[in-house]
Amino acid sequence: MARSGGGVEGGGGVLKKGPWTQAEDKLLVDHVRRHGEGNWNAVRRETGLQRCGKSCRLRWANHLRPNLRKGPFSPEEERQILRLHGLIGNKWARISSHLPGRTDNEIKNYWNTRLKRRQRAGLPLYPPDIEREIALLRAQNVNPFADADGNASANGSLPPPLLYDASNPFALPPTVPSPSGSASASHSPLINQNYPLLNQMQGMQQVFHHLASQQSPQPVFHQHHQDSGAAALGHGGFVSSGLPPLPTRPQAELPSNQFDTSSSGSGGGLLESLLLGDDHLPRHNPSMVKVSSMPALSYREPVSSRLPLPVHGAGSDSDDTSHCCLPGEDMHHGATWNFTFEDVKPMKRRTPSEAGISDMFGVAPGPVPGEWFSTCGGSTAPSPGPSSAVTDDEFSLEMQQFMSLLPLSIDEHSWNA
DNA sequence: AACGCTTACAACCGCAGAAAC
DNA sequence: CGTTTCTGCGGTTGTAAGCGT
Repeated sequence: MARSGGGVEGGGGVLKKGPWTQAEDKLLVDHVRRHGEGNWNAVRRETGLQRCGKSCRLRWANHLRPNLRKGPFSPEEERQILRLHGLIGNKWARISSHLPGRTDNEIKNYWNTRLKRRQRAGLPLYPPDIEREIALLRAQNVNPFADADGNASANGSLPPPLLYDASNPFALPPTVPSPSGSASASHSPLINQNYPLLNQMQGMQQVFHHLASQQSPQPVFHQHHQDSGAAALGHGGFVSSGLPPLPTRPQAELPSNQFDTSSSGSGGGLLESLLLGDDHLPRHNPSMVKVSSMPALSYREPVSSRLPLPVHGAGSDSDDTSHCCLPGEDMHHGATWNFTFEDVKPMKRRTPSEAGISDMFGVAPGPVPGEWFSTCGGSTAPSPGPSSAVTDDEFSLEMQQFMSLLPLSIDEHSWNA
């Protein structure tokens, strides 16, 4: 894994490159313990570590900081990655902000590996149910790319990665019939201009309202959802046209796995939150929530292709596939849908330095019981803290319940039209 | 056992935006 | 207000380990 291990000439001598040693890790960890994160270029000055600031930051963010969750992705994490990638594309930092303890680099590596594997196999990237979730949420007329003023951000100029992939066999059809025969007018100029396909889908919103009122005698979301941003979820938990304003704070650059918890819980906007079942209320001490152990995994497999259960997760996502096709079953083409879980391979290798890092913190690899370096230069002021680690499991579950209400019949018509 | 291919992962690079000067 | 420095992000590369032949 080691690179050449050579060095480059830095200001204070030869900067080392290549893999980090335990001694280097310890220097960096000690430095951060004393001074907190940031000012990475000072690390070399103050510790003598022959690494550039960028390298220090990367090492810290990806390997040394507490609350990192190592190991294979759980099925629910994979689904979240798929959802978010379908929604926002290669925005690894934003995606990782929804996966507590996961780094952007980790997700990026996962995706690239998956991408290569699936492309080689000639398989589509997204499972149909994920595409559906994204498409339907988009159809709620929420613009996740709007900035504080509701204008299209730079991201907004990007085409939705999922819905416009003409090569994607699961891409939406050119027309989506609305039950009333006409799509409702959009309230979002951006969506109108840039996402014509979404415009066509907006008529579905009316159906959702109708069906929700019929099918959901009790609210799908907990009270705190209804009280807040998701209050716009209309009767029965569906988003109505009376959407709450999108997060209005300008998007501050946040480190990987750190996200703005003061507004929507992420910088990604309402749709992103909805997609994940996130709410829009500040949570108690959100910046310091610790990663708990991975929920137990219970995954229903097709009998014909039973695979060993992934050993890494366990979970609250037992209903994860309840509202969609089973893995291995392609609802659209009748072909085998080789979805995420078949892709999951057991972790075979461990980072060589992992044991050393664990020793450094005195903890076992994996979810780190959340001790954080709250002292910064001896003060007791809260440090910037670890990357926010908010488990969205319960919200994801609610999101799944929400999606489960979507009638497949209409859904299927929409896709097969 | 040797070889080649694939996978997983760590780390580097270039670029861009924000902050500091 | 221009320049420099710092920081973060996304893309890419290199390599060890696993696996099949």
